[in-house]
Formats: sequence, C-alpha cells, structure tokens
Amino acid sequence: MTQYDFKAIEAKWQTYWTQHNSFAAEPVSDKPKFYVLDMFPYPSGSGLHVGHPLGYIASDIVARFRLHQGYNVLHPMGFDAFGLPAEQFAIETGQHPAKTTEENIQSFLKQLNRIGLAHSPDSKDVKTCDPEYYRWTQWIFLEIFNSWYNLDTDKAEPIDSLTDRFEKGGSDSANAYHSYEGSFTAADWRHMSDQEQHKILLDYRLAYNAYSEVNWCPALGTVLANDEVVNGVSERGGHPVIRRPMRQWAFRMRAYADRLLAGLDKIQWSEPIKEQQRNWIGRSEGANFHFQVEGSSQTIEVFSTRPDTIFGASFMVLAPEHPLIEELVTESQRAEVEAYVEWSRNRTEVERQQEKNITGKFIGAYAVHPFIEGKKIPIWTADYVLWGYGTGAIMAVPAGDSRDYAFAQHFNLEIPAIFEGVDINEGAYESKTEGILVNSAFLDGLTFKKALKKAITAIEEKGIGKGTVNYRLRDPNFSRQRYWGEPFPIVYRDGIPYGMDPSELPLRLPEVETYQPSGDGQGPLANIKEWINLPDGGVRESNTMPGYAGSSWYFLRYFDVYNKETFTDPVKEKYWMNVDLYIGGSEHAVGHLLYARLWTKILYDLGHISHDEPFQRLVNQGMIQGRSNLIYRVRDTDIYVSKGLIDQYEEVDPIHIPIAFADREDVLDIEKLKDWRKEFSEAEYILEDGRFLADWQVEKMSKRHHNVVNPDQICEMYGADTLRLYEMFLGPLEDAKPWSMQGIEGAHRFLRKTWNLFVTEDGTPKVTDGEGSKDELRILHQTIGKVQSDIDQLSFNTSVAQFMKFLNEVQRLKTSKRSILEPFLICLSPFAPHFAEEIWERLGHTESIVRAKWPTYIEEHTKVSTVTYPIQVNGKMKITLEVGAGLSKDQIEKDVLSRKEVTALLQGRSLRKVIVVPGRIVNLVV
RNA sequence: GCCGGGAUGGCGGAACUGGUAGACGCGUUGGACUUAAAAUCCAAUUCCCAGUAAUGGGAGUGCGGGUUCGAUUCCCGCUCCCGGUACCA
Repeated sequence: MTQYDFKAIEAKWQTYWTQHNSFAAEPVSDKPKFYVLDMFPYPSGSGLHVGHPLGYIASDIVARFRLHQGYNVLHPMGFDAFGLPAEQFAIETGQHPAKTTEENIQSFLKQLNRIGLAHSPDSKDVKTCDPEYYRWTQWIFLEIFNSWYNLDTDKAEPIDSLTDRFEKGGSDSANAYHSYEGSFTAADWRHMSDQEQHKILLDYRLAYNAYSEVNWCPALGTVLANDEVVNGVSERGGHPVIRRPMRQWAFRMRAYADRLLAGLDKIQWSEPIKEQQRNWIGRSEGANFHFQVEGSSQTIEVFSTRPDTIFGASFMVLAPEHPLIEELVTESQRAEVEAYVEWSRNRTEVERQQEKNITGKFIGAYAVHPFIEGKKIPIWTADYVLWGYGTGAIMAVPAGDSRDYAFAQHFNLEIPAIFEGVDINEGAYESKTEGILVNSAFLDGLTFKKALKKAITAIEEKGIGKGTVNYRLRDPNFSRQRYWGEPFPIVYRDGIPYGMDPSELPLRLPEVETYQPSGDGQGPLANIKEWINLPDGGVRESNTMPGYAGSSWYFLRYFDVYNKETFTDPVKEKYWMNVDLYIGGSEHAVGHLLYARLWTKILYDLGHISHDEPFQRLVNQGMIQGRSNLIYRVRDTDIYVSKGLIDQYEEVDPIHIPIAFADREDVLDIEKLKDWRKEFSEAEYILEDGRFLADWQVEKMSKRHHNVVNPDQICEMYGADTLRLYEMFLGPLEDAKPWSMQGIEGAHRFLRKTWNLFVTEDGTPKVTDGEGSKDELRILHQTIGKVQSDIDQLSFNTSVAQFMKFLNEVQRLKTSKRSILEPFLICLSPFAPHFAEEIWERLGHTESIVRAKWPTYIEEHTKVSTVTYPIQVNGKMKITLEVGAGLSKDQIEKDVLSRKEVTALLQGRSLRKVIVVPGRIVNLVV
C-alpha cells in the first residue's frame, strides 16, 4: 500500500540532489550556457514569505527546463544582507546585526531548500555583508572614486589619465563631466599642493562628496528613510522630522544618462519597465536662460522645455529653497515669505507634489520680460517647483502648462493667450504637436517644433541663455548614517577624502558597543573614536554605503564565488555574462535595476568586464500581496482610535501592526500590541462597542507592513511540489495577486491522482508498452507544446491547467502507455521535481530525471490549423472562411464543410464573413 | 501630483493577431460508495425570466461614449485598486 507520501519523497530527493551536487554549473564549458537569476532576497527576520517563491519557482522551472535541453545552467541564490531591519533590531535588542543576519540566512536557506530549488550550491555563499564579498564592493567603489568621465570618448577613465592632462595642459585639456567652477593652467596645477590638487579632483571624480537634504529626526537622533516618515513625523513614535542638509557621497550618474537610455534599446525588457526607466532619467530638451530682476543686478536662471511659449510668461516661481528669495524679498512680504519657506522646507517632495491645495507667496519683486518691452513679471515662491530639478526656478506660462494654469487661476494672475483658437478660460493647452502661436512677436504662426528652434536661437542671440538638455535623473546619494553597511574605504586628511590602498581591503566593520546613532547626524561609526581617528591624523568616513551597493554587482560574483584575487575572473565573466533571464519584482524597476546598469557600465569602461548591460532579459513577477492591519493614531498624540471612530478626529495617521494581532473580524488584541513595542504600552485606546477595530488593506507583503505569510506551513501540509504547482497556477507570473489559500487542494489532488496513474496500490509501476493512439498523442503533444511556449512567455498558470487537462484526458482514455506517460512526466518535472524523480525511479530509471532529454512533440498534433480561402458571393464580395479551433489537421479535414457546400450555403446572401467551427456555421455575418 | 500596471462568474483565473466569453482549479449543489464520516468517483454550476421537463428568451468582461457586420481585445473620457516616487529592500 503506497500513497503519495510527499514528505518522505521530498526529503529523499533533496538529500539526493545535495549529495550528487546535481545543480553545480561547470565553471566554463563548450556547452551553451544559460544564466537564470533571481533578485536575491534580503533575509528578513520574518523569514521567506509566500511572495518570494513565486519568482524563484518560475526561474527554477526555466533552469530545470534548460537542463533538460542540455544547457550548462547557472541558477544561483545569494543574500542581500546589509539593511535597516537588522540594524533596527540591534538597536532594540543589542543583538549584533551580523548574528541576526546569519541566523536569518540560515533559516532562509532551510526554507529555500525545502522548496526544492535547483540552485548552484556555491552561490549561497554570496552574502553582501561578508567581508570577503564587501571587500570587492569597496574595491569597486574605489575604482569609481578613482575615475572621471571623458566626454570626448564618452566613457569613464582612470583618474591618472586626468592628472596627466592637467599636468600637460591645465583644466582646459580635459573635456570632462565635472562640477569644478574655476580654471587653471598646467603650471598652476604643477605648483599646487597635493591637497589642492585632490580638492580639485573631487569635482571630477565619478564618486564625490556633496551636500544633500535628509530627513532628520532630532528626538531619535537619526536620519530616516522617506517611508519612515508619515505626515511629517516619524512612523516609529511619532516624533517631528525636519529636512536638513548633510555632506554625503554621490555618483555622477548624469554623465551616464544618455548611455543608460540608449542601452535600453538593446535589451529585452518589458516596454513598461523601459518606459519607467526612461521617465526616471527624464531627458528633456529645452533652454536655460536668465530673467533680469527689476531694480537689481541679479538675474534668475530658469530651465524650460517650452521656451517657445515665452510670450505667455506672466509670472515666475522660485522653489522655496532658492537662495535668491532671501535677497529679493521685499520687506513688506518678508515675514509671510519666510514663514512659507520654513513650512515647505520640512515637507517631502512627494507631499509637496501630492498636495491638492495650491500654495505660494508673492515675494514682492519683479522680473523683466526679455522680449516684451516694459513687461513686469511678478516673482513668486511655491513648493510645486522643486529645487532639485532644472534650476529650481521657472517662468510660468499658464496658457501652456496645467500646473501654472491652476496656480494663476488660484491667485488671480494674468493668463496671456498665446495659442490660436484656444480659449484661455478652458485650461492649459499642452499639445506639442499642434497649436499655432499668436501674440508671440517673431514666433507668431509657428508650431512647437519650429518655434522651439527659433526661440532658442533668439535667446542665444540675445546672450541671455542657450539650448540645453536637462535630466530629471539626480546623482544618487550613496551615504547612509547607519552601522550595518559597507564602510567606505576613505580617509579624510584636512577635510579632503583620499581612497585607501586596495591592498588594505577589506576595511572591516568595527565592533561597536551601541548601535544607536551618534545623535549629531553622524552614523554610529562616529562613536568609535579609535576606529574613526587614525594615528597619523587621518579620519575615516563615518557613513556606510546604502543597500544598493552590494546588489549593484552581485551577479558578477556568482560564477566566481571564492576568488580572492579579483572581484570576478574575466574568462568566466566572458562566458557567463550577461544574465539570460533576470526575474524579480517590478518595485525595483528604477532603483536597483538602474544602479546595477550604472555599475556595469562603469566597470565596462574601466575594462574590467566585457558586457555593458547586465541583464539581457528581464521579467517582473507580479507581487503577491498581503493583507495588512492598520490602526489609527490621532495626529501628534499618543491616542489610538478604533476604525469606526476616526471621523470624529481631525487628523489621524495609519500605523501598520502585525496581522496576528487582529482576529477575523478585525478585533484588535490590545494586550498583544502593548507587549510588542513600548510606544504602544502606555498609549490610550479608544474603543467602539467595547472593542477596538483595526482597519485593513491589500498591499505589498513586507516586514514593514507586518503582513508576511510564511510558506513553511504549506510545505508541511501539502508538500513543496504542491506549493510550486499552486503558486504557478495562481495566475500569470507578471500579475499582482493577493495571497489566498483557496484552491491549493486542487493542486494537491492533481498530484495524488497523477501518482495513482503511474503506480499501483502496492507501489509497482502501472505502465504498459505500446504506441500511443492519435487521441493520446494529441493530448501529450499539446501538453509538451504548451509548456514550451509558456517557458518563453514566463507564464505558467496555463501549463498547470494543461497538466490537469492531460490527467482528465488520459483517465478518460484509460491510458497507461509508457510512451505517453513518460514524456508527460518530464514535462511535469520542472514544476514538481521531487514527485517526478520518485516516479521516474519507480519506472526503472537509474539516472536522475534532472537531465533527461526533453521530449519532442509532433507539430500536427498541437498546431491550431486554420484553413482560409476566399469565396466569391454574388460575384463581388470576398469572403474568408476560417476553420480551426485547436484541432488537428485530419480532424478539420474530416469535419469541415467542403468549399462547395459553403458556397452553396451562401448563395443569395450578402455576407462578408463566415465563421465556421467543425461541422456547423457559427456566425453568419450580414 | 507625476510615472507604470490592473479590473472578466461566489473565488483564482482562461480566451493565440478583433470572431462560440467563462478553459483549468476552488467553492457550492445533487448523486454513488460507506453503519456513519473522511477520502474517492459521477453530474450540475455566469446571472435573470418562463417551463414538470427536454428547452426557450433576455442580460453580461469596472463606468460612459466611439470605431466595426462583430469588441474582454482597438480608440476617447472617467472611477477604483496596486507598484514606484530617489534613505524599505
């Protein structure tokens, strides 16, 4: 008596695969390679959640399929191990993040192993927090630090080639992407001190120091991520947060903007993702030009993509951070303007742009229109203009821009009409293809393209500006005031940063006594004086690198995990790169994916790798969402209110709490909440009907939202193969879907029935010999074809449905032929590998199914055949007759009406098209 | 706000380039087996109306329009949900 004992089977084959090293790739081989990669996980304390396996199973199916096809497959899985949660946990408990992280990794590995993923065994040792790994992250940072961007060759070069130029020809000898504002001759350069030279070089290096704004929470003494700030207070504890500038590292990413755009054309990513990257980079052509301020020597520089609409400019807007406000504001407006600037300073960009209320202040000053004699333009400040984009100042053209229009209407400002036939009372006219300019002097009668050119020429001739290209892309901030990240291999001497000697790497994270921030805005490393201060007077960088540092190059390490000489071996790199298929969540569409592309391009420029795009094909698996619980805190208080009562309070902020704290009817267990964190233990709770009701919403499954569901219990109840089939069956890989257990029984039932198809009650095989009948071959070949086409499209739900159909069909046909069932088992094997191995063995095979040859299918059994032939009706109309619907050719020939019959049927009718399925006419179109 | 995506039965979803809407699974209902239950097997299952029944009629793919002989599919305008929005990873 044997039944499908998934626990024993799965344990048995997982052990087998480990012992036989079944999934190790050959380092370099004559075989074609296939590199299939998952975005590596951050090992959070709550373990793997049911969303992770979705992508992992999909990539595993592809990896196993390629093995069946004879490829040398690399399918790795490492860990993105630096990050905020472990540090936060350390602050709360004193536990070292390294310890927490390692424990989490071990539990992740256990969970991953349980799902039966065909990962190359070495790859699990890629952990970004491992000194043997981050030593190379630091090394790459030094490479970036020690390079500059040559605009003539359009690539990064080592910094030495720049100093060579400076020595020979001064600052004009290099056409570099830089931020240096002066100039010097070769002789000047040679006479400079080492320190002076390094100071200048910092303006050229691809990694540089600059001031940028952060969310500073004085009460917590730490910098917060944007999503840790809710409505101007910290999510944790509700303390006020202010914006504050801080000296930090950044990359000159804008130098790569055009190449990052161009590279998108040669990789197979989905169009929406490419679109998001293009929009993120946000290349726009236009002009930078100056407006003279009335009664002042100052000018205001603006950037506009529509200088052609300059005759419609009726006011100007400066970002609240704009330094000229202080200088230009009139005394009568000063108090109001300063209050406004202070108010908007502490709002995040998202808040500022989300705001539906239109806000702004007139600063009292006027600018002079450069092309309209005697026209005065009032200068305003408003926070819909961002300091970080363009010049932080705009000329507002209400007739041509909807935000300007809304602003003008709200403050009752002039809206000059500049488009022919467009009623200015109806709103802004933003078309770039139509629209003829009027009331625009020399631009009258022109449309956008011509007018733009002419306007730029006029601006240049007048000497007030020039045509420019602007990017929305900002140089990304590369510093974090945290402990748990890569230390910078940087030493400051007299305030100038110097790179460490690469031979001194890794620069290890020192042990600290407390993970608390230093309180002055420096990271916790600043607390360790003996580490920060070197005996020779040098001072180390106290910041650490952000989460995306280690993840920007990990894919280069997987085929050379233990290399101590270099970050990756060039021969292996050439063989394995680039990644054939990269699978991960679409939430990384712009962040990680753009940084990884940037690092790849820099490493390519510097000659370290042979490919300049890392990921040839990218597929974004849709998120499996979780159901989160929320409770409401009355703003600026310690009072929490039950869901039904929130209307009685002016403003409440939603706070996420763990899903386990509320029952099915959303009643909150307040005691659990109080035990959870101290901020809740002393808070006040306002109940309704004697209960406290939590709210809920569907959103991303993440530790932050405390809504994580763990897959272990599913493996426990149904087994990994059921989990794998079920997750694939849930829906298309790329769609988002909320997690649900409904229907998992069906997947399990399918495996049990399939088991009984192959094996008798006493465990012996049931299969018989003989060739398949037509019907049997058809369902088999349809199944093979379906799986193959689904592998290309990375959408497996219909494959699983096809397996179930196969089962129904062979049961109906009472099929037991080995020639039908064995090929089916190979098709099923990537989806339910343990199950397939076990049956395979029972069928008498001595070799593992993992490398069994993929079955071929015969086209005539699978192809949808369509017979289309034109028919003349009433001498004139052409008619197409379509036949088919997933039938084999012979069936069509048998069932379909003959051409003569159809023609007879159509006699005397004025029809255009006839749609026919076998044997009957379905739709006669009149 | 801006950028990207989505919406189809009670539920997850299927429908290849505009041509039988609802494959496959879950759930539900009825039946078989059983002393009974579980498991298993068989059948029905978009909704509404009529009929004892076979069956017949009507509506139907988020909302409002449009193109077409024909629209889940293409176009225009909305609503709601999800992801990103630069320090979550």
